[in-house]
Amino acid sequence: MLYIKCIFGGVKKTMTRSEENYIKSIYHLDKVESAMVSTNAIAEEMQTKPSSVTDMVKKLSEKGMVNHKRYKGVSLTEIGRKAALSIIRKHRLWEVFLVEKLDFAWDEVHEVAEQLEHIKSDALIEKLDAHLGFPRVDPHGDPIPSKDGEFKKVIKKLLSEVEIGAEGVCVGVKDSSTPFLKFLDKNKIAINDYIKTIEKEEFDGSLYIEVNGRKVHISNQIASNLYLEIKEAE
Amino acid sequence: MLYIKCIFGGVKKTMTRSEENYIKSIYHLDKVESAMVSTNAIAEEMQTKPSSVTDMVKKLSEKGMVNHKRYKGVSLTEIGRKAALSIIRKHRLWEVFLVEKLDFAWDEVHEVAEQLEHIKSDALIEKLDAHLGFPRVDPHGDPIPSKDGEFKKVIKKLLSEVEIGAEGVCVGVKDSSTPFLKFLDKNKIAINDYIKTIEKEEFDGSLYIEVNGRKVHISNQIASNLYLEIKEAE
DNA sequence: ACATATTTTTAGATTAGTCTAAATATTTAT
DNA sequence: ATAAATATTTAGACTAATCTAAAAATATGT
Repeated sequence: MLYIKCIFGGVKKTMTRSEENYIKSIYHLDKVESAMVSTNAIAEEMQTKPSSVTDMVKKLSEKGMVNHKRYKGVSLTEIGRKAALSIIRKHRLWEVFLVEKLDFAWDEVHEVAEQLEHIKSDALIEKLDAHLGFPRVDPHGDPIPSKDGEFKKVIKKLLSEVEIGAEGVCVGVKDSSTPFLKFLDKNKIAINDYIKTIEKEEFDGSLYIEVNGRKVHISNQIASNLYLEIKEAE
Repeated sequence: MLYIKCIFGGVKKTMTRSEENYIKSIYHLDKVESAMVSTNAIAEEMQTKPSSVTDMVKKLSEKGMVNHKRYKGVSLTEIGRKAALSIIRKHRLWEVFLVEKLDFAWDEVHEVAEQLEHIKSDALIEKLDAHLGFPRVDPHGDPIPSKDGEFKKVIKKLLSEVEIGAEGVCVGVKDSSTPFLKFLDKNKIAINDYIKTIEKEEFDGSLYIEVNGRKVHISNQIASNLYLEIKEAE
């Protein structure tokens, strides 16, 4: 009775690093093709052999993290999904840290974040989240799940397409080429910055905006490569 | 020939987490009693059985990290010592991060730092060091080894005992009781802060100091519980 | 100095995560 | 529908890190 309660209540299972990586892979594959995930696909994603996958899937199934019928593929249980999102949350928060605080380039952070995501400490990740100002998205523009495993539904629009007066958090770039990212860097515009639109120059479509309170003038080309998060009400 | 060069040149051996922990334990034990380190002592420190230690010592010995003669105890080689200091450097830098940036209490950081110290990325640790302003000591006042495995020799004096006009980095506390630490917190005096002595009030020994440019008046009791790093020349 | 106690090592087993090779189930193509 | 191709699982083995129990070396006390 108590046991049942523990499992379905909020008690965390301690997962090994390998288990965590499998769960994460299964989550990502599940997203792409929303059917059952195949053994081979997991093996491919994890860079292991299918037989290793079968073993691990058996283990995860016994732990209640995945559903599995022999020869029929795998899907995450609710517990497994929560676990995956917890790891993804850590990964993405660490990526924000690496880029915003340690000045890594956005395309240099993945490998290190793959290690950092396995650090076990709830206090750490909550304090990190606060330290970073509760960012909505990681440096690639991917949304950061909340503590309890939900994504805030992010509705994003190109800056060039919002009406004047609209404001919101910059949640992504359309063009992720190096020159464009360098431009943003030079002009101190970064993902998760708060942007207000002030005025549009009609004849060339350029925009006067405020980035974290600082006034900036950007061309239409720039504006049409930046995504703004739009609030529900808008 | 090339092989030899590689070993003695700066080529890093990839160490497992367990190997790193053994090397660190041996380093700490070596510090305390500067003779050979015993198998039992390592087992005690690592919370394992002596037979496990024998196995690991054999492995580390083959990798050239420790010297070992059967039944005679263990000592670190130069390579092993460097490896130990590299791990300690990471541990202590992470501790500074946790306390200064994430607001952990100084006595809450050890467990998490034990995990973070094993993250493998040179770029990460150098960028972290810069982000933290190249701290000299960790939140416990222990010195942080440099990148190449040296300690900057820290000569420390109680703030109450330096002559007026002296300045330096606050590198430790004598009293580490909670009330004292709370006091420091409230008065925004922290380890690694830069402190200048301005004037001493003769009749009660209280001190006027500057902490990172901000003027503060502290009693003699406070001054006699804070350590300042004194430059060679002084 | 020698018997006893302690320390260290060896031998053999265990677990997690992986592998290869073989067996079995499912899917696909004719 | 059935043979061939593909996917999945099982069986058995390997490595790293650990353990227990027994053997061997060293240290200690009278």
